[in-house]
Amino acid sequence: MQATTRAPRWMSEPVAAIAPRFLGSVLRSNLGGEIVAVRITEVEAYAGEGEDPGSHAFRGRGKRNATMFGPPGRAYIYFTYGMHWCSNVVTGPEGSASAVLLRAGEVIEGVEAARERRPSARADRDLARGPARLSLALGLTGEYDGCALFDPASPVRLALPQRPLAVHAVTPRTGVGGAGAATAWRFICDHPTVSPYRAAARRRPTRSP
DNA sequence: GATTTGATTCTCT
DNA sequence: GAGAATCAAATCC
Repeated sequence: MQATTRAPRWMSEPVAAIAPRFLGSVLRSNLGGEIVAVRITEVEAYAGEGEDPGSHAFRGRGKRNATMFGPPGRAYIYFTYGMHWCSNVVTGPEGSASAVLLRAGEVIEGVEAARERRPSARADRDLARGPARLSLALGLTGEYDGCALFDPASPVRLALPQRPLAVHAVTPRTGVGGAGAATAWRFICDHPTVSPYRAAARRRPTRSP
């Protein structure tokens, strides 16, 4: 049997339609022999250039989001807030620049290693509860941006579930404001690792004189 | 060239 | 519940 090195065909369908199919998938990193695996329980869909004001790709290709414009099945990992990394799976046909943000999951393998990377996590369910936490628990940084998730030789791999986990709720996306807030593209499972919802934070509500 | 903001998290109150 | 931490890229003039 040939190993699957390419993304399945359905990953080229519209991102909002396929995002729920990532629920229950397992993202596994093998960094220097340390293996951590996370079962995904929360995702968000981000569409491409000109379509989705909440997406990094909305204003076109840039240095940071170049991976989004590549072929599906790659990891798009970006740096934000000066200290955090967030992990996505590129979907859609090459050039469409849509992606699914992996927001939270349950560590099912390598709990010890994940705890070492996330010393501030009080409970195991907090290890990968939130996009930056998930990336940190897996040890993912910009170094792994562009990794082919379906390549057996890749240090970061994604295993798709035979049957996705049931979608418990669909909500607007966390931290996305403006027109992008109108689209309910956040898909969550009924699971304690799902991150708490926060509406788009309004920065500087008071600009004092 | 300077300024602003961000698909966040942690800690303290 | 609020504020700080901290840096790259995008935006504005």
